[in-house]
Amino acid sequence: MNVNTAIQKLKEKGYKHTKQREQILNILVNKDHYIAAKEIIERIKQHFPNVSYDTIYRNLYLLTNEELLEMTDLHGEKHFRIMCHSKGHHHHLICNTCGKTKTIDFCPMDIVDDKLEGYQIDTHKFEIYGLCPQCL
Amino acid sequence: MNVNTAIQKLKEKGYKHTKQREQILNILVNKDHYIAAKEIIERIKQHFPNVSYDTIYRNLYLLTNEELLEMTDLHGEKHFRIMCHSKGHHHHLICNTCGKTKTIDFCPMDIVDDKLEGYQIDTHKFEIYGLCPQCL
DNA sequence: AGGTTAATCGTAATGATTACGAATAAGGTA
DNA sequence: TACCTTATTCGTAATCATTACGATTAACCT
Repeated sequence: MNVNTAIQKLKEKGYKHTKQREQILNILVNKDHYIAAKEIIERIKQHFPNVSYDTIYRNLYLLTNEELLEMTDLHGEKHFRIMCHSKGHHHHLICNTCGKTKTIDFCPMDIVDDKLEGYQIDTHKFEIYGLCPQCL
Repeated sequence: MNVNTAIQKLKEKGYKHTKQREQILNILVNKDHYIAAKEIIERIKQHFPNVSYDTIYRNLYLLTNEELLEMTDLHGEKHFRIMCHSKGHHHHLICNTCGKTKTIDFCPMDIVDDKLEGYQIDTHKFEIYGLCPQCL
């Protein structure tokens, strides 16, 4: 997934191509790390000093809804990374220090055989936290 | 786990027996639900109108550290429930509406066989979200 | 009953996120 | 190119859960 492809997908849905939105994608593309919203804001401000919180959060959520980004909560703050499409639905091992992710090649929902009758299952979350080789 | 047992455990560690702390336990004991900190505060205020946030959050974290409570983030807010000791380490199916939990009888970490060499694994999170029979 | 120390209260600060009206810019069309 | 429509941004303030801390109080030991 590169920036131009992402922008093309958005255009097909009627979303406009803005410099700020492109810059968010530029920051996240080609990275296998989760990055805090706060850090994304700082990085965007280097290019657009007057960018507003509204713009960044709105775009982060828009891109997440369009499945161009993945979002997760790490120690109470929202973090984002570019969607890795290669393997479809998947889970991550996430480095507590740098946010680097390693894809986990299985989903526990394929194995759960508890009696969940009577419940409606909507979503699930499975994440492993630790330290990556570089941060060790 | 009843309130007296919990208080006894705390006493052995040098923690004092306070009415506010006991009330927090009273609210959570015998419930298989996650309850938001906000709701716990409201309930405590019915008995102690002048209770401070400091007292409640400090106690919730203390009780969590002492493994008398379990804590999780649900839609960005901290929720707590009494620890269910019966099965040791376990995971939950959590109702999005009422916070009711159903214990899941397996842990995905027992099955992960991805090559995680080079990584140090600290913790993990596995939760299923949905609707319980009562809320359906 | 006195002394030590944990615990609470009262209140304010923090900090991430959300909200919104006015202004601007993107993209299509004539 | 000029115009028009609408999404998008900016500027700024509000919200809201959580955290912080000095002064006071209450638990508990002897």
